[in-house]
Amino acid sequence: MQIADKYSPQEIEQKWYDYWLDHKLFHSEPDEREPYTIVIPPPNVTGMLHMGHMLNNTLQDVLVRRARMLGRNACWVPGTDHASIATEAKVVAKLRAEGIDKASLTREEFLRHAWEWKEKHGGIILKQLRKLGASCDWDRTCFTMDDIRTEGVIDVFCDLYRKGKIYRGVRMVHWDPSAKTALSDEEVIYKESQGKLYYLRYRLEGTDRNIIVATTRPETILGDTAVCLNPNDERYKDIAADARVIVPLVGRSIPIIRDEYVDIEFGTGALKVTPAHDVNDYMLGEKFGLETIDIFNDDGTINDKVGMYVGMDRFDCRKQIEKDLDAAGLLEKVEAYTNNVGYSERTGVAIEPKLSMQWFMSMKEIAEPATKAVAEDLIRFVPEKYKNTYRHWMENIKDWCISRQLWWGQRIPAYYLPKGGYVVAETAEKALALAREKSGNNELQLGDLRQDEDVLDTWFSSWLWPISVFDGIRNPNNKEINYYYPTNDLVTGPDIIFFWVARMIMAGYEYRGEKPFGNVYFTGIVRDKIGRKMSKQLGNSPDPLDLIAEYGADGVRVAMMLCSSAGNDLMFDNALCEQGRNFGNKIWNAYRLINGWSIDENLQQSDNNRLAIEWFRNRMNAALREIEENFRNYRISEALMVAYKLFWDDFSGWYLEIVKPAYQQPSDAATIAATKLIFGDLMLVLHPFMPFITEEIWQDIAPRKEGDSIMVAPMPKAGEADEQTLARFALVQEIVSAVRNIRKQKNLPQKEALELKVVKDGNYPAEFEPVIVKIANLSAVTAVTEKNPTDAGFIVKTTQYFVPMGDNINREEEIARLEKDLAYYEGFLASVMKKLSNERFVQSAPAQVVANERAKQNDAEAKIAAIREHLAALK
RNA sequence: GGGAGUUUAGCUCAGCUGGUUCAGAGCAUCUGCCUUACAAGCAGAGGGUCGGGGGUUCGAAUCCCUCAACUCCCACCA
Repeated sequence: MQIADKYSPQEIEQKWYDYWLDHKLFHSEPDEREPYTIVIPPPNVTGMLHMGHMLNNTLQDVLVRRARMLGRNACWVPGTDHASIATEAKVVAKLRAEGIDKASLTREEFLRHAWEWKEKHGGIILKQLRKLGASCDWDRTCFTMDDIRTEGVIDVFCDLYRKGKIYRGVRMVHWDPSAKTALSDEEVIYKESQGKLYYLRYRLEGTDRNIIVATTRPETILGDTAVCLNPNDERYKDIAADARVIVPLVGRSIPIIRDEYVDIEFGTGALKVTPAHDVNDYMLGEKFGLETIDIFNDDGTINDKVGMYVGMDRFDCRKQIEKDLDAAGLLEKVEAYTNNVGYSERTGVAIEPKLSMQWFMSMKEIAEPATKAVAEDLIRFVPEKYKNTYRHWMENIKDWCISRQLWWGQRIPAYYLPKGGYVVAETAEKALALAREKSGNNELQLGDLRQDEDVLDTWFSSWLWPISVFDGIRNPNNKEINYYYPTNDLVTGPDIIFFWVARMIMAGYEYRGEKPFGNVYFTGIVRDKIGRKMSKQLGNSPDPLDLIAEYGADGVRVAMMLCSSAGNDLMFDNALCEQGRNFGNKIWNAYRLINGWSIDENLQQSDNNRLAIEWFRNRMNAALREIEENFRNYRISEALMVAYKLFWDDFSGWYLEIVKPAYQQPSDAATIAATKLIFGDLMLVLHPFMPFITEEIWQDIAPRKEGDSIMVAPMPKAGEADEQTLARFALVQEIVSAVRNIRKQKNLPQKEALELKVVKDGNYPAEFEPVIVKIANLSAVTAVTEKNPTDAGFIVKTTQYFVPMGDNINREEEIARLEKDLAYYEGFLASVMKKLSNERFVQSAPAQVVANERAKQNDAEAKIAAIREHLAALK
């Protein structure tokens, strides 16, 4: 068969993905086998595949494919997240572009648009994952807002409410003026921002005296209801207890209060108090019974409470008020100031602390078993450092604000009664029954009840994911949840350890009494090669699909794996894709080679080939052991590197070179069969990393039936690796390398066969002599006892070797080289002897270490003696 | 303000409880080869006083202290 000498992934990847789908090879059903389960971190339903997803999903696919080949019933459940805020924002923007204002729509109309959008864009990302080769069980695709998941969420809300874990109350929350909703603490990102510190003059009522107050937010003076001083501040000792000041521009008279909360050192030691717009001020307001004046509309513009700057955006207002204060002589000075400002994780706008009625979940109790599980390694974090982060957060956990003032999401199942009060129930009908009971009014109708307008935080559905994907909330005893839960590995980014990982663990213990997963592998952030985070704005993120088109999915997968060690950020570089692609090409060409061999049935297997096969089997066993060990520790990139070197160096570089018949010559049947077997095994080992090319070759290397696949072929297990064989072959490699070196140094043509003389001793790998002859291109190996001064020599271990040079030898050069070697070994010996002559070393070091030093001494002495002899002969 | 992590070759990283020529790998670089599997390749080579300083030890990349740089997380100081 004629095969191209360049591997083209594009031609085969789609073919095999379709084949896998056609034969339902990704699908899993409960059976007697041990399950292996991964639930995908559900990407945003309207999201597009980015490099972070590539990394994350490649890792999951490697784990799942390997588990499948190890005989586990592997199930990787895919799905998407409804991403309340992000999706709603996108839909709102899209409607606005069409000239439709969200406010002009009813809830139902808006949701129709949103679902339409979801149907159109939803799941594109899942389609993209197929290009990567992801072996998800697509029949199980879930959505956090589909019927089953929604019912589960509502059930859980009601259950927690009945358990008294969910409550409603007015609190200061983080308000996103763009999305016009409250956020949880986790959805706020604090960033240092360059701001200004404004010093404002508050006139002390009835005097000419001004109290100077420093603030970063002058616009909030509209809501000032006090000025607070520290009672110990000498500067203000003379001010009367009941003194009042006038709010600049506003003209309102407000009290002066005194509290040690105020830092005397900061600014002027005077703090303006705006209970509606600052968390600390709110607490002061509570303590002193201050009035709360909310000056903002939900969108961050100024409302009409005060009658000034009405309708102006908060930031415009800040600028304007600065001008006005200055004009009125009320601005003492302005300083540059850096402070920490909270921004919305989703919309990026500055958060406004806002007092509002919200739903909360109390977390303290539910966190306890979850904290313990990680502390005791029932759930293992990789890398371990995240245990700390987790523990710290869990031990200081705050109540979770779970209500969002949005429409896209699960609507809170609370129903308000006409005369006040509310009931919580799974359905409107149940709510009605409860409401009648609660109010004692049996005449109440459904229409009299008003359901809460808010929806639940998206994470309130994704925290149930490992359970809900198996319908384990609604049907906690179904066959699937009992079989697949707890899942095995979770692969995700550390950025959502609180949002998601911690909460899933809590939900797991609350609703299954059991952990949701055994191991959590935290990936790093994908950065570009100069260390910048990949982002749309910077435009430094390659489109994963372009990469796949250019390098093949296998190539890109290899690239991702090569640069990813758990928990560390990875510097992604397209050059890695080239390396991945080149590796595919290497595999392809090795296959082309063996594929072209013909069998001569009369040919006996040569010693050469027999030895090579024996050696490679041992070598492979050693590598398999390393790979198993690396997988146990989630060192995926190292596992790949071992497989990479096994294929490239050991198999292609050594094994194939040894067994390769001369051009267009046949080989013996046994060698070809063994080589194909080995090649097949190598494909199995590489399959989790490079699913496509390995399937292509595996299908071709031996007769297969329709429906057979490498995907479900058993992974080779590490057998015994005979150390002796490996050590002897390592000597062969050194000898060959040394001969090649001489060739290079002396400028001898590759094609010219050389003679090799050996002073044979126990360290000469005589059994591999035919291999040495072939690979080093020797005419003969001759046993000698004497050195010829014109030979070029080298030593491997304790054995001396010589290559006759005839007239080629340059005595001066040779002497110089040997003297250099001699100096090195003498230095080495000296350092060994220094250790050995140190009594304390010989006494305190372990026997093994001392024995090793003695062995080094012997080797070095042998080498020195040999070099001296050779030098003497030369001179 | 608190905490965690990182710092080893030009780049990306291994180096487990201190001890095998332990200073490594891959990539990149340099040199020589278009040798009929593969130039997306083959063969060979160079390259690091393991961030700085101090200490413990017979022995330190590895343990301790300290300083520096970078990264991340947490925290309500206007």
